[in-house]
Amino acid sequence: MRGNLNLLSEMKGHPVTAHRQLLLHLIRNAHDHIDAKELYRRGANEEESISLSTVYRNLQVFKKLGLVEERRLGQMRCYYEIKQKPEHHHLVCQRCGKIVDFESPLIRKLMDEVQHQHGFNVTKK
Amino acid sequence: MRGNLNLLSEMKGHPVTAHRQLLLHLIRNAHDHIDAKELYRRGANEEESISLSTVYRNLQVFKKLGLVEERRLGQMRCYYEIKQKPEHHHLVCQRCGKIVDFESPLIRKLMDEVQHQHGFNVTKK
DNA sequence: GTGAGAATGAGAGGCAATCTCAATCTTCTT
DNA sequence: AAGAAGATTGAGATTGCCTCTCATTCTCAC
Ligand SMILES: [Mn+2]
Ligand SMILES: [Mn+2]
Ligand SMILES: [Zn+2]
Ligand SMILES: [Zn+2]
Repeated sequence: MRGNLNLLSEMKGHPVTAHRQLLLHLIRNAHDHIDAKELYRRGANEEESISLSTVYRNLQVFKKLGLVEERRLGQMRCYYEIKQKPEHHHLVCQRCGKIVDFESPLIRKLMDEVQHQHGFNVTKK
Repeated sequence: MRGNLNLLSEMKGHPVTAHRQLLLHLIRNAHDHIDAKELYRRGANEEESISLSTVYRNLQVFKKLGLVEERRLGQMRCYYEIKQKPEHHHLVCQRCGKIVDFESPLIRKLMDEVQHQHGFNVTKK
């Protein structure tokens, strides 16, 4: 169930460890935005426990491999989610922290405007 | 020069201390986005030295009074600038950290769209 | 000038994230 | 299938930004 065969090719040369399988499983089954501490908490409930270092380290690896996207939402921590094909952005409630996915054609127009006016290639936010 | 008479009314009941005059002076003369540590460093060069606690505390006060705006740019720290009349946004270079002010009518259209589609009143970013 | 109440400094504390390094695991080579 | 090279892991130390605590000092209305 969790032993994903595709994972081997997705990891592009990086060793496929039990921890990495567990972490990707947890992120894929989160079905929303999840932070490192919560991943650590959920990982601790599984048969293989996991350290916080490993969570942080592998989130960086997944990010680099293009499997996961890091979202710098709210004030303090980063949230993570499986990388989606159509790019999207986020609304964060200042009161309760609720995160809502957001899409609009205006975003692309805005990014084009930034590119033309300032030469910036927009990658975040 | 630094002893600003308007400041008394701007502070709306909060005591006008030498530290607050110095901090507002430093922010106003920075002419760009400045962080707490840099304010502390520049404050230490003046006749009155200043503690990091006082920098952070007063930035919160200035923010609350509407004199200064807090910008959560980059990864780690907040930057501060004098509150501008026409709202603006920012571009941050991922390589060197350079911050560029940015304005566009598309921003307002986007904020309106968010308001209508999701009921969010956009306040940041 | 006095006094009530607010601001300050120095250091402790909080929290997310990174780093260190010895022990363990993966994978490649025989 | 065993061995070896190289990558990963855990635990705890460390960093960086920021807030909190509280005894002392300052501000301002009277
Ligand atoms: Mn999302
Ligand atoms: Mn600005
Ligand atoms: Zn909410
Ligand atoms: Zn740059």
